Amino acid sequence: MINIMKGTKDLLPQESYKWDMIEREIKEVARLFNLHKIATPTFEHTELFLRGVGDTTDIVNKEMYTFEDKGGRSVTLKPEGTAGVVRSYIENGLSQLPQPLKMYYETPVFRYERPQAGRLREHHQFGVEIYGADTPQQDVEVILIARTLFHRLGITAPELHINSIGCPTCRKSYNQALKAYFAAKQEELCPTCRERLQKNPLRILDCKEEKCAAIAADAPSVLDYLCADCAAHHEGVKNLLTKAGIPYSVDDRIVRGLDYYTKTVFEFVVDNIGAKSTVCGGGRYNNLVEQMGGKPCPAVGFGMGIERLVLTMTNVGASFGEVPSPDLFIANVGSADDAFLLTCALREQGVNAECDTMGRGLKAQMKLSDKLLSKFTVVIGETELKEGKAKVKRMSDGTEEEVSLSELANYINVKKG
RNA sequence: GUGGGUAUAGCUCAGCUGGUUAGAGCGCCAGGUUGUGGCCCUGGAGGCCGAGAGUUCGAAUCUCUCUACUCACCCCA
Repeated sequence: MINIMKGTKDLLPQESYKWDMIEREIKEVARLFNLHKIATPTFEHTELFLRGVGDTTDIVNKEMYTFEDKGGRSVTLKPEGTAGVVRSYIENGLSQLPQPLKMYYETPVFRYERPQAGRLREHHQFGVEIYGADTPQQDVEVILIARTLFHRLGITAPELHINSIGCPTCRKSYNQALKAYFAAKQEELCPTCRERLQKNPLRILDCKEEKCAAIAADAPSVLDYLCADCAAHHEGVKNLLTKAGIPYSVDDRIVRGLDYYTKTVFEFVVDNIGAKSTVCGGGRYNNLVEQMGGKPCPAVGFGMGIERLVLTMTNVGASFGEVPSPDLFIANVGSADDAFLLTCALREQGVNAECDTMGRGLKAQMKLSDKLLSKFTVVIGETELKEGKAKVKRMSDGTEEEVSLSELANYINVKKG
């Protein structure tokens, strides 16, 4: 017996309809917001992620699935969705399409880390990428896309936290302020934070160590160091959110773990999953396209974890829609082939029909029909075949109606509701 | 990478202080006469009791080691 790999999960037939439902809603939201699907490969040159995600991030430093292929190339399974899209945008000249270019993706992503509730080594993300627009409107639209999906999925109260981490210009002065602040208390910081102090002091704000968190609580706020442009943008986003009636809170400690963010960053948080509860995270990354070798192009987007979505929906008792079931079950008495052929014929007429293929007796077939949650059941035997009509039973209340076999398809399509 | 927890049937779990052929509920399959589901009853299939070593006349049960899984931290969706 070979077991499943650590941190991976099977999507089982009893559960898959939940994912189908989420995917339907994703497509509907994409339709409402005019998002077009983009799919990039599951693996890319390692270099893409080194440059795209940022080499001070944990994702790149210790969580990538990197290996050498048979041609000696260094390959990495995508640890997030944005880098590949940026690559594709540049490589395929997508800046020639009408801008802003509004895209979404659904993809598996891979990170080598210790699994826990709501965290896997392979998980799936729904993500949105919008290129070309640098307005607060565009930020708010992206936030609205996520929010709309939450609502359609019955997740009514995700908390929206926003922040701005500025652009390289204002980040420079903020980093200096942070370094100065933390350097004074260097002795009290945890070892990792002492490293962060040199490389990326922003990340100290995110540390959960008690001491570091206490020190970080009084650290200077990014918001006080924004340049005029970034400050105006941040105000614009807040005003528009308010006008749109979207509740939010500003949390100046949000520091996303990917280096590419600029200006707006945001998270949708729920408290149902267990330890961590960010179910959607995103923001603006205005320099990424240029940094990856394209012409400068502003961009915003987010990633949303589908497994976490399912967990959250389950925990808040949201509906996943109807469990798929046959509209009509065709049982037989001593005429299994005829029932089978009738089933096939009905399917050709667009009816979701089912029958027994295990040689069960009539009673067992009825039980099966019941367990499959069939809406109707009909029994086919010698008499029915001869007379060309049969009694169709509605399973919910047991009532029967006589229907001619030639009318069966119509009958079911009309009555199934 | 750090710290805790758990490993017995497909699933949820009983098996007390070591004592013959390892249990229940659910699920699965088949029956409860001749052509009708949900309730009920009967039967069946299905377990190297996570692996290895040790203690013992005897280990699912006690000891040690390993492994897997799980939860939390870091980080992230």
